[in-house]
Amino acid sequence: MSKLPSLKNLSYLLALHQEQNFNRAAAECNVSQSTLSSGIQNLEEQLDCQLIERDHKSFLFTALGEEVVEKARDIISASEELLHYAQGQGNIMEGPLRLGIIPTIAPFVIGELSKNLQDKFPKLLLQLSEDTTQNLLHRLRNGELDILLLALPMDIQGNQKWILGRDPFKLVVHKELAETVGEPVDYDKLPDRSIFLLEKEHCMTGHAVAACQLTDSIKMNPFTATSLHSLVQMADARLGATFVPQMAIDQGILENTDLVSLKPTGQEASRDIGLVYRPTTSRRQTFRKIAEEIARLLPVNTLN
Amino acid sequence: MSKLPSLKNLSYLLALHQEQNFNRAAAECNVSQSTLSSGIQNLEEQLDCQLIERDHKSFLFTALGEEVVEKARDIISASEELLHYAQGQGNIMEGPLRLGIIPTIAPFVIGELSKNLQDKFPKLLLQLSEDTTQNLLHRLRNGELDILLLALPMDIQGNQKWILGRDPFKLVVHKELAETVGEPVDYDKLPDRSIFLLEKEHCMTGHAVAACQLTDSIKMNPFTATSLHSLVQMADARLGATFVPQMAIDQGILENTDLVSLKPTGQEASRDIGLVYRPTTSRRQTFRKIAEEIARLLPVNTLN
DNA sequence: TATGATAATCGGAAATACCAATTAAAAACG
DNA sequence: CGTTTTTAATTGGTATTTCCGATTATCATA
Repeated sequence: MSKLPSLKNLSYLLALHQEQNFNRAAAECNVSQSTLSSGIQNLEEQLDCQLIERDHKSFLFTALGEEVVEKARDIISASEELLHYAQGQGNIMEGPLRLGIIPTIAPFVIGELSKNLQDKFPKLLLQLSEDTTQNLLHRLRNGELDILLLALPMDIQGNQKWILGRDPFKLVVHKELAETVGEPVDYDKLPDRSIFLLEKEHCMTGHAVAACQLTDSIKMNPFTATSLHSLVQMADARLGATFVPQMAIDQGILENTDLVSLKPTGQEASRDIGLVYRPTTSRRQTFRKIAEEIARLLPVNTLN
Repeated sequence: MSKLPSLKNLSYLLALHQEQNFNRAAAECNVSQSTLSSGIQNLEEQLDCQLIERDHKSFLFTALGEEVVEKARDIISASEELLHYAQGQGNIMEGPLRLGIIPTIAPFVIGELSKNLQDKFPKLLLQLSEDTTQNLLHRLRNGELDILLLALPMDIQGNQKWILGRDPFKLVVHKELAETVGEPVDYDKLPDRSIFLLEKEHCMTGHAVAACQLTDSIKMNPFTATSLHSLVQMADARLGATFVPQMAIDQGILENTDLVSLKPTGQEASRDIGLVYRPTTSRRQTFRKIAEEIARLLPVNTLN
């Protein structure tokens, strides 16, 4: 049996993949460039394959190299987890937990969530990161994040998920418009171009349109906002209507406005809220406890 | 950040856990006893925790030590998989695959299966192992096996599974008894103690009794056989009736006998056949292809 | 053509991994 | 009760590995 690759060399490979430059990667690993260089060569020898194509100045990861990087990432993070686990004397709710959340969920759960986690698991070090679904998924693959709180359905690319609950959508309009629109909402009663939505990077746009049966209609305004709070402000200024998730309303996003929320068309006009993690993780138990904490904060808890 | 534990030391720990003796573990690892001893101490220092309790002669793994062993196993096998994967130039259907199968499935699929796998994936090195469900699950945890082909439902202890298909049960009786029993079978028409089953280590016993609605009745004979082939011989000698899975009949287990197979009582009198693997595996893709191959051989294929 | 950036190579120094031998302690044996 | 055996830890010395700084080779570009 040939010798196993060393974790050190695997971590050199990861750094090189991230930095795409031997000098920077070496600095990242706190070793000299020559050390990293020979570490990579060493690795290629042990694995008996070419990981990077060198063209006498720069280099490129081979297809196989890319795949080895993927697997190496899992191994390195499993080792880091083992280290933390042991150093924390086996307490699974200890040490850093890097949680990514999309912007249409984050502001409505992180306050309560971090308070609750702080109380129950004081040694847990929650590190939050707010970003779009696509970026979060990328960072999950990278090993930069441990778990993601996303809105579903969504292509989660080979990762695994738990559905924690449901979050109904509401149509929010100025109170003076409420009567003309009716409930459940009749979109025909709204003026053309009077529905404002978020930029299409935000998955909520698609989810709301689909769940509320608002097939790409003339009712939508081509202007797109970058945050729910902007949308609410626009609606309050009588520029039009918009969709807002229940969890935002529960958090008081409509307070101090003249807006009312109406039940939109559609049987189950809602998005699912799910927790997404790498299939290769060894921290399912930890994540499960986090899942339970988050589920309790959702408008409709459907976990298990 | 403290330094990651070395794979070498982790493998020392695994060997020690397996052998429960420093000398034998050292021999296993091809190093001296002193090397292994200091390797373990080194590891404890790095992880900053006690992995084994020493009582001046023997030792005992601490609870934390046992858990570290579990995690270390995942890391070591992921590393071995990376090594094989790279050395095989990224061919996921290459190298050793250790498959465990229960005795009431094995003889009826391994012939066809190994032929098909040999044809499609000539570089795959299939290593079969026949054992009871409980032993197989234990060996899966150990890292001694990669995947298991089991009959379900069954407690698979934190592992993951795919249901590949269904395997109906048939009641097998001597042809001279067939008419009196009728179809679907009326157990009351059978003499007391005339149904023979396997030893209770075999999960098929429980599955057949449950699926065929034969609640622990006086019809069962207290003698238990150790193989399906014995049961068939007993039935053929007119000692009584027995349950046989469809896959065994398809393979001709009733040829050259005077037995006939009858549909037993029970809507869906069948067992599920499933493939079970560790949740932390990094070889899902490989296993999936194996799953597809096996599913094609089953009486009823329900994979996806 | 010079300059700068890059990755590979080389030689020596530092760290480490390893072994054989020994020690220490307890268990097994006569 | 003393001797032998078994077991893990310790020690000291050697071999190996790892790492760095300096140098080289190659290319882009100024």
